[in-house]
Amino acid sequence: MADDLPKKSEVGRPRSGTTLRPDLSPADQILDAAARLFVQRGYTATSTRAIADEVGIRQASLYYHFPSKERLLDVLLLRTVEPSMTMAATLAELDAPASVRLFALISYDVGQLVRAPHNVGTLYLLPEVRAGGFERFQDERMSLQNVYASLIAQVLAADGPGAPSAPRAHEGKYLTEVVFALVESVIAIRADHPDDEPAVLVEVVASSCLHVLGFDAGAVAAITSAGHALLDDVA
Amino acid sequence: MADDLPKKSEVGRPRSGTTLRPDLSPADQILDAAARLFVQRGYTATSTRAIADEVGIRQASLYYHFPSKERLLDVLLLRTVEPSMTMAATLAELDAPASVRLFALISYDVGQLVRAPHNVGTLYLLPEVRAGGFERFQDERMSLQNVYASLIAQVLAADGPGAPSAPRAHEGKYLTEVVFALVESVIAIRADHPDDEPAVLVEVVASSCLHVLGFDAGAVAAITSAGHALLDDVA
DNA sequence: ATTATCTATAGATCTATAGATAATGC
DNA sequence: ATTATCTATAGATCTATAGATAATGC
Repeated sequence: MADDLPKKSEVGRPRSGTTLRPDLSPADQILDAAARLFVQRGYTATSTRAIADEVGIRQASLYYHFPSKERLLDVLLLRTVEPSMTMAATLAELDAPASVRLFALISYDVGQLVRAPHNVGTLYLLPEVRAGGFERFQDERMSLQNVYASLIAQVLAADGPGAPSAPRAHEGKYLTEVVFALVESVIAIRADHPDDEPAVLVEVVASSCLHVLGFDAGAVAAITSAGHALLDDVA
Repeated sequence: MADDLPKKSEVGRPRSGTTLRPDLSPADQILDAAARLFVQRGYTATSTRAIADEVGIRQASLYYHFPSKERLLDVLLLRTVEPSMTMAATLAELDAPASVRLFALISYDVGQLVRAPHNVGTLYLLPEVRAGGFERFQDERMSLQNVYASLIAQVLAADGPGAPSAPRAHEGKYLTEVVFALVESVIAIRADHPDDEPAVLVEVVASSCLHVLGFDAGAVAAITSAGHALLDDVA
């Protein structure tokens, strides 16, 4: 019977409720429900009881898998930022032009954010996250921002066809902030427009970033196609 | 004694704590404290007791001024979006080119967001706000988004010197979303970089929006200076 | 008399811990 | 024996209401 669903080994006392996602481990079922609720209602407004109800277990049973509600959010944050960090590290090593590596990183990050289940990028914006704790996540996100800053500095320093003109260069720090914010703004866009085409959104946001940096239409086209090639190489 | 501070009329039973902002009415003192705490910790994570402590009154005394905690947030949201709506209505009537009116509206909105006390724009991003209730605010914000959509449609339809090229026009809906998101992204930028110069941030974001729409450096310069003139006129 | 506060508290949460129990696996 | 759940509950909240009280103003 190779067609059978993966046999759910029934170790432990049976659950009181129905298991909606038997394909996931109990810990992942909890993370999945927590992600959905944290995004929808917020962190503090989501009770451990609400999470447990979604999973089909009793409130106290969560604590067999996680030591605290805070740790749940911590794991979700780290899982979300980690792939972008890996890609940033990879692209930082390559010898393609900075503009092309930047475009590739932006496309990858926006793609991650726009395709992530439950729009978990929203978690970045929770006041409880910005307020304190979650140092590991904050450090990772800061590192990512630094990669952006470095790539953008290289882009603004280089001059090539259709490259940024001098007058805007002294605003480099602000341009970096705007580009990074533009990347993360897809979180808000997706929240407002859940039916947007991911691929189109990625393309529009990534090319918008290049326009913001001062590239003209021709340069954007060239960087875009080189960037896609680079991403295909890496993958 | 014309130099005296405005005499604080001491009607009602005296407070148990110290009044930090005697210049404000009790209701405004409460709104100010609530704004600061809602932004810093989030809505659900802020207790009515914490707000009362900041104001210097007892928790129950809040309810003499506001019927519920929810109503506090509702008032803050409406106060924050209202000035932008007024400006949008004003600019929609004028006969300046759409690109100039759009630039003026963006500059005004970004200026509001970046100079608002306690970065109250952050309240737009609270999950509790997006989740439900606060219909009046949601409607206002949607109307504002529609003004942006209309202006941007006009910009993309018009052709002039340095105007957007045809190939990007079919992405109009997405460009509108990106521009609107870029405007509101100053909320996140300000949260990450509290010491940024407001004037520079406004200028960088507003011109970035024009670049996103496809204007070249020359066109951006022209629109920017006309936009500033228009704003001076209106004010 | 009116106003703006106070004290006290009901009733509904919410997180986390302690200890019991119902499965499987050896 | 081990695992993953369950039941029960302690202790700490939190929002909102009821009714008392200490000022000013007429």
